[in-house]
Amino acid sequence: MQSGTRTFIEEARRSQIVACAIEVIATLGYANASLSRIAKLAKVSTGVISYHFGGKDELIQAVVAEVAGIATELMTPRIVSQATAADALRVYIEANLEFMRLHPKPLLALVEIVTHSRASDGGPGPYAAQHEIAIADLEKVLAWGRRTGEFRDFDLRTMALAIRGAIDAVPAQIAIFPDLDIDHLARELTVLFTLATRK
Amino acid sequence: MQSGTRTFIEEARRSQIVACAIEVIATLGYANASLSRIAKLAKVSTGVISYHFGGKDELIQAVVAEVAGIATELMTPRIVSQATAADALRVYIEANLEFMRLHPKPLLALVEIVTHSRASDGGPGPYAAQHEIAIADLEKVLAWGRRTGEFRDFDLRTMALAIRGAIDAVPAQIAIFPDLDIDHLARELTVLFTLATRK
Amino acid sequence: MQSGTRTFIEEARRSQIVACAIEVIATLGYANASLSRIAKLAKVSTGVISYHFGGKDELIQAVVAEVAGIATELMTPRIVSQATAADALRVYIEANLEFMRLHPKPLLALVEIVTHSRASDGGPGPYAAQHEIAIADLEKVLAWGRRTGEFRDFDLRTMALAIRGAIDAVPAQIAIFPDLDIDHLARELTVLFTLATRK
Amino acid sequence: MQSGTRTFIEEARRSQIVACAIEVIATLGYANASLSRIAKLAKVSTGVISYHFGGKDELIQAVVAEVAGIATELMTPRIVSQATAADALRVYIEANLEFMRLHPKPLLALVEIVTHSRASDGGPGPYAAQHEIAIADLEKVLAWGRRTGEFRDFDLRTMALAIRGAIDAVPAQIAIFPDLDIDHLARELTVLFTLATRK
DNA sequence: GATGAATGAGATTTCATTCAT
DNA sequence: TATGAATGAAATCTCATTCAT
Repeated sequence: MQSGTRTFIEEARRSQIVACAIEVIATLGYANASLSRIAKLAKVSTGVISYHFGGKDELIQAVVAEVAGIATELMTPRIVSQATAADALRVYIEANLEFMRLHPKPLLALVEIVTHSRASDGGPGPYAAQHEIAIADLEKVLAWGRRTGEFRDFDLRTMALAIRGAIDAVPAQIAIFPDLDIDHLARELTVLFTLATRK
Repeated sequence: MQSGTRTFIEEARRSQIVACAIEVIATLGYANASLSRIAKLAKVSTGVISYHFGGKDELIQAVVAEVAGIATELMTPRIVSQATAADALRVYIEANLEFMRLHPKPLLALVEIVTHSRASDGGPGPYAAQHEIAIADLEKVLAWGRRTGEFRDFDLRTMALAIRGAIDAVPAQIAIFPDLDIDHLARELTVLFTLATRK
Repeated sequence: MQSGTRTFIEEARRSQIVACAIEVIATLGYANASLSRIAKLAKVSTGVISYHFGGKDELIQAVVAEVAGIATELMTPRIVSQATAADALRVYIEANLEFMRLHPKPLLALVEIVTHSRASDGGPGPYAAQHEIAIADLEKVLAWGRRTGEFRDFDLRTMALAIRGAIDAVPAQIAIFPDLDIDHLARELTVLFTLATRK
Repeated sequence: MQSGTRTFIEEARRSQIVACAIEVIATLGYANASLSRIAKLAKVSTGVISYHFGGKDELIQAVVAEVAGIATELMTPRIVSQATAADALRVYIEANLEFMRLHPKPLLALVEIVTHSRASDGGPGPYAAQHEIAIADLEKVLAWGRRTGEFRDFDLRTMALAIRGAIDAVPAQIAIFPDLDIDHLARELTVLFTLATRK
């Protein structure tokens, strides 16, 4: 169903449910996020979720789209407005971690979903694509720096995996140590990957 | 029960079941790894698993112990025998990725377990400790380099998280792209973190 | 959940399931009363029971509450309206046995639950409290007679245990000998305990 | 298999297992007394129990026979050696409670079995016969007193049920209140039933 | 649109029993 | 005789989904 075809109420319900799904996934983990628990938090019957989303897969997909959308929206402008690729990479890392600091749950939920989801036959799972998109976006920044000669001659994909790997490890740390100093982490990571990428 | 008190047959069965558990977890993912599927692969009834391991938790614990044991055994000597911390770090990364290349499934299973385990109330889960151990081990190598003056003045834990984050991202990539050139990946990562850590 | 917050249909289902649980427990015994059998008699799936009661414990608790409630409601007014404690004791026994004659299964189920419940570590079990309540209620009647001087100087608790022991032995007899003359039994027991308690 | 055809070792094993079964039943309750737990306490494999007893039913039967045998052996002489039926009844109660005080577990186990056992179709269960025997034995004492004119004109079976019901309620009380003053209980019960039976 | 009710599958665990050694 | 290993059934519980109202 296209977004344009939905009524205002329909959209409101969807948003509410997605928000509760984020809360539950971030709090209890992807494996413990059943429709019952999400419905209970939303003070809604489980049937509503199936009604609005067709099924759990679609709800999760909506969560991914929502969070990725917000994240992209918030972060992309800051990144692409930088004058140099090195600045863009630095801001990429800072923006990701700032987002975690400001809205830890959406990003924690997103990482939970993206890293945990697997099809029942073991295949990549329906949300692996999102991860691939994130990697690809990051590769673009790195390719920019390579093109301009700011960055040394590294493998784009490997570097992108390492950067995302480091960033994606953070939410789990936050879950364990809620008082984690994220700004400190951001500074350390920017220095780390600046040194790792510069010529 | 101590290992010494177990029969030869008991040990054989346990090993077989652990091997099947690794296979299933690596292939289908932690969330899809039910006792039924593990038992089916092992061509035994599910009761056998409870008989030999008491329960699922203990089986998973056995998998963790097995793989972590092998990995430590194979990697630690190579790492500690290095003359410099920089070499040790390089070998740490190389050894991890070589292990993935030689035995992709055990390490994929281990990473699945360690990163996915969460208590039903959302708490850290019983295997988070293993991750903490891995981080701590890595911190020791980094601390060594800091002590000898080989490494620059970075935050030990952040650097350890980044390195493990990058390494832990690899199994998922292998699952999606089985033909991944792991040696290439290893070379890139060693260069990356050498530049990131050196003075 | 308060009774008032439940739907009419919800209440009907609960009542039906409780009734089936009583039937099964009374007919097959507490140990043989599985959710499957109760569900089968109710012609619903086992999940329905968990849905309405959360779990087996809660269902059993509901049975206890239901039967104890009915029994108390039917018997207490008759007992307390007596002029003397001796009459009250006589009516206590008569009312209990009449209840057994009119509704043998609920009381048989109650006695099965109350006398058979044990925690898995051998502890008193969650329904032992109900037995204690029954004993305490009986002790009150006995204390009344002691206060008024109608009764001799016996130990309250021992007498209460003996009376309840005698009454609680009846359902099992009914199960074995369905044609048991309960009125005859009631007359004999009232005489017995009248002689045992009077001054 | 007749007792006479069993070897000494065979008998020793059976006794040991029966003793452990008593311990487990008395401690954990009939419902929680699995062969595994009995075997574990006996430091023996579960197969041994099936080997020596054919199955669980036969083991329980052996427990019943053993305890009932001991109890009868210890109590019957004391009872029948009394000069009057009133004394015999008094000694019957005293002997039962003294047995509980000296060897609480065997009798607790016996009562657990006799009162809890039910066939899977809800029928009387294979050990109800033992209860019937106990009732019948008690009826003989009561009949004696009726014959001699010591006792009033009560219904034999009802009185027997009441007495056994009172006695059988004691083990459960001991389980809940281990410090119960059994001698006190015995004195109270003998007075109670003396008054209830005398002319 | 929304709800509560119900289903049926699947998960883990425990149990009595059997069997090869 | 005895053991440890294995089975298969049964039990409880949870889940995603469907459906009548």
